Amino acid sequence: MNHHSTMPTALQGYTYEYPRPAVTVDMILFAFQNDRLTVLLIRRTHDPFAGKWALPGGFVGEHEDLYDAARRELQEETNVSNVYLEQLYTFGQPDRDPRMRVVTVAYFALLSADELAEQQVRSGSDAGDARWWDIYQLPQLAFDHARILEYALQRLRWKLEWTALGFLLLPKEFTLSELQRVYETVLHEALDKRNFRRKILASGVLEESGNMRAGDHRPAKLYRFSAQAIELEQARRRFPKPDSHKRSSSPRLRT
Amino acid sequence: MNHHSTMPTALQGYTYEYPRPAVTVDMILFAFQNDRLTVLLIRRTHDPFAGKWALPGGFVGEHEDLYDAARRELQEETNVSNVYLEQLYTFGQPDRDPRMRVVTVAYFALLSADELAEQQVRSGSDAGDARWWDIYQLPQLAFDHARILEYALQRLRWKLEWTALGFLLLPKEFTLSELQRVYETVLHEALDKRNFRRKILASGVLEESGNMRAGDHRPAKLYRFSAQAIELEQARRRFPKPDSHKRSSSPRLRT
DNA sequence: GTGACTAGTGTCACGCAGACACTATTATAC
DNA sequence: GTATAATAGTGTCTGCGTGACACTAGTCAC
Repeated sequence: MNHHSTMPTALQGYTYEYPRPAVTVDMILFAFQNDRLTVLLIRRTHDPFAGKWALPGGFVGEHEDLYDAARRELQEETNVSNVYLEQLYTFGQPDRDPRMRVVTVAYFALLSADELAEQQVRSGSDAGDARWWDIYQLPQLAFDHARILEYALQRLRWKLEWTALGFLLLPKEFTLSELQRVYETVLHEALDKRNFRRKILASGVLEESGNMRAGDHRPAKLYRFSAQAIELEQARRRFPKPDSHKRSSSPRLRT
Repeated sequence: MNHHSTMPTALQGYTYEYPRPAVTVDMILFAFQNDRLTVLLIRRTHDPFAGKWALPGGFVGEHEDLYDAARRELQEETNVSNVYLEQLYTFGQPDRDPRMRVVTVAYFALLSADELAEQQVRSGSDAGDARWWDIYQLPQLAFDHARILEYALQRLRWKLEWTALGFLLLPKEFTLSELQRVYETVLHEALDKRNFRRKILASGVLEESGNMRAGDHRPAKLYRFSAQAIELEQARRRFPKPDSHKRSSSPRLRT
């Protein structure tokens, strides 16, 4: 049957003859703190899975866009706003919630260190404890949230390798070493310092801020990322158009 | 509010207190025929958008997995089974259907030339006309289906460049020229013949079938793709692990 | 056998990427 | 103030993938 075109005439009015699963959004909110990649989880206070931890999320409003619902839930449940947010995947196995049919649209969010500092992340009025968890030391999760998280981590890694997204986890200005630590933590492996710097600088998404990070030891140059860098999915083409290798107009390291 | 953890106690039973959008699946079914990339569309017989063309799709069953729903709808509405099918994106703007709130999970499908020949694609019992349309000469589409299709085409292009997916549109055995034509049609641009062959053969997903395509002119070698090639998203890493350049174990062209 | 048509082939030059180790600058402890 | 610890910062060489580019080979139809 095609809901768009060819329902039996009796049903043209579209009432409740068709089963209607509940539709929710769930958020995977990543942040980077203390050299750790962390996710925000909320402790369940009721069955099923009482005591287990779960992704923040909730019902989509009757006239609410999915994206708006994700933003609203993030605000309500964790007091977080102003994040990068993108749709991840939709999970709809019939038995993922033992009580009823729930289809959930998962969203994937990155909280910058600045926002993390400003916004007191707290659990919303009707949510239980909210806590940041190291992505590599997670507690037991409710529902199919472990699977959702795994998928989100995959996506984050992919984004990091192919887009400028890594910057979104850091403060506005940051050193190259800090940036490298984000990459190493997310990808979960060590990177060569010289090659990392060469590659990142050559990509042209960074600019020096002029400031220096004073610290315990030798001060480091601070960088920010050039505005248009966000989500510039550097359209890597396997079969490039005749002249698209002009994109190497980015600055190289000085020689 | 968090449906997973913290509903007001009165609602723990989860009945119908929360708005429940209708949930549907919509399919973008691609095929390659007569050197054209085509999509299957269904003509709407009722308002809204009566007379316009729309993607095949329908309601998700009460206890039905989303993926299963997509397969079932494809079968019922277009008599097509046995296709490559992957989730594309979920579209949920509140006004995308003027009658009611409908959240649709879009799936993206590739029909091989073999299947296309065997299965008489026809419109299902309660669907209107079904027709293949050239992706570059589409009619007016109902709802937000134009946007969905655009997104699907983007995904198809990406898949073609980075995975072995192109083969899924061709018959089991095919010539390199035929494969190149698929790539050119989907990417919508001309490719260099020698470079194309080099790259495809070097990727190691093809093997000669031993047969030849007899034709009007010089016969061409037939290839098939090696089984594990499907959806081998050749994990291209931007920051490869220390020894992952061993992956060049694929055959090079003979010299 | 000639023409039309498609299949099939090789080289060169350049840029990107990976492997690799030492110097520079600052703060602190004594 | 000198030594030490800690982090910042830098260059080269080699190999490989990739893009640009044009001609020969085999078959059929007339």
